[in-house]
Amino acid sequence: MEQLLQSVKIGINQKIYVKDPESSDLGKRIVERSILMIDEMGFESFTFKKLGTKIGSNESSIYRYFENKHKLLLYLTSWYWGWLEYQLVFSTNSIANPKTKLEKAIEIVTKTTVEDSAFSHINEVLLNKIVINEYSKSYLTKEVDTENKEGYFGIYKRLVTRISQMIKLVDAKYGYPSSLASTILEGSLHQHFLKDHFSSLTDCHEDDDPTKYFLHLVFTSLKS
Amino acid sequence: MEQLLQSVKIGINQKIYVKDPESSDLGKRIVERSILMIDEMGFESFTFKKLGTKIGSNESSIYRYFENKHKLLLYLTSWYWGWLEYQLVFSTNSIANPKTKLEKAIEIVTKTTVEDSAFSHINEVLLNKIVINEYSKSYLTKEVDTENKEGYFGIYKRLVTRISQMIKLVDAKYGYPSSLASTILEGSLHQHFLKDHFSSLTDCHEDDDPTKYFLHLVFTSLKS
DNA sequence: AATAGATGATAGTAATACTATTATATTTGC
DNA sequence: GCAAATATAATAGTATTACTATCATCTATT
Repeated sequence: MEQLLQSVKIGINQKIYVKDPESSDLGKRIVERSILMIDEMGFESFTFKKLGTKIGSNESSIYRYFENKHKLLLYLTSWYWGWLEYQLVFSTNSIANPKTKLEKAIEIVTKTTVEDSAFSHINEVLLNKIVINEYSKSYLTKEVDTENKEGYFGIYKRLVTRISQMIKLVDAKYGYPSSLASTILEGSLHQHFLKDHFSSLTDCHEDDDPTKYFLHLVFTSLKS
Repeated sequence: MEQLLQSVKIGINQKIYVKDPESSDLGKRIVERSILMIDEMGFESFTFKKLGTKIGSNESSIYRYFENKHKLLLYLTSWYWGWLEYQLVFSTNSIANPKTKLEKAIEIVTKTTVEDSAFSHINEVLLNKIVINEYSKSYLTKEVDTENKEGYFGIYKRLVTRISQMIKLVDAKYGYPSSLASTILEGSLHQHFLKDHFSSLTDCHEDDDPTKYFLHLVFTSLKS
């Protein structure tokens, strides 16, 4: 997959950034380092001032790329979902059998992220951890409806819709394809979080357990 | 239920507060008004200073009850889960049949909250909305492991465990009772959120749809 | 009436989340 | 190779937040 991805750029809603961080060296350093820092110190403690110091740049320069840290989080998580979507489409495209296709899709979106060398300045493993720990904060806000209208969650919604479509192909009569698709995505993040912090609240203790859990959950619900 | 609840107090971990807000009039006003304000303006914009102004009290006095607004959120959400747990136990206690019992439990924890007049200063309907919109923020922090050890999430964990036990009684051989229980609780909050803000990502459009969805999900997964 | 305890008022601090302005590099176009 | 445009850096400043500390006052009890 590396070769192919080298020429692929994850397309992110332009309203999320002021200046495209992919367009300059500084922009890439902002993205690269913010991933390391948010993973390390958490989104609340992370500030543009601290980021500026770490990349040997100025706070004011970072504001030329992102209006605020909330927008940066939207950028990072959109990138992640776009990257996942790409893998999903790529890996399932050639599969004709609906059940096999959905199986593969669930596997892709619920598994623990492993290294991907195609995007040199983005650490997908840490980004996956950030999505687990911080994604909810990007939409659990008073501005969610406005931002949704602006299309800030477009990639995520497309991903849910794709999975929902695959569910319908397996069982056209199932009554909750969208709810099930959103449960898989959100629930998977949650199970990974529980695995790391509330192990008594989950049966997922190994990296591949969320996949097994959701495969079982989905295919007992659907009639194929 | 009103009569009985009048003499019941939801027991909350004493480490969450500095002084028990149930012990004074000011304390109750803090709790009462903070629920209205957090619902109205969201947790991020809510501050102790604003709360002080609204209840005609002083910022410094509020700090005598809660160390910070994070602890207040833990208090409010713990209260909610304790209140839900009470309803769950009360309503399922007399049910002998495991399947009927679990059905009732799912109904209780996934339904939209309706008014309860037993706790006069606490608006459970708004508190339910707060839990939907803000609960994740109480544990998606860098301090989660420390706070978990301190027992700050005790009531929630007990609730998940109770549901997990009921699942086991229906199907002792099912491999993911804890994951399924946590999926019901967390997933229900999520479906309610989607219903209000991302309707294209869910099939739950009426108040009782999350209940129907989870009843179907759970009972197709379990062999009874 | 004395006193303990609760609450209120005021002040102060460091950090945050920016905005504005000006200076200095760096790139590019001719 | 130079001027102009653009990008970045430096500095300063603001309102707000999230507190802490101190002291005053009010109230409830012995």
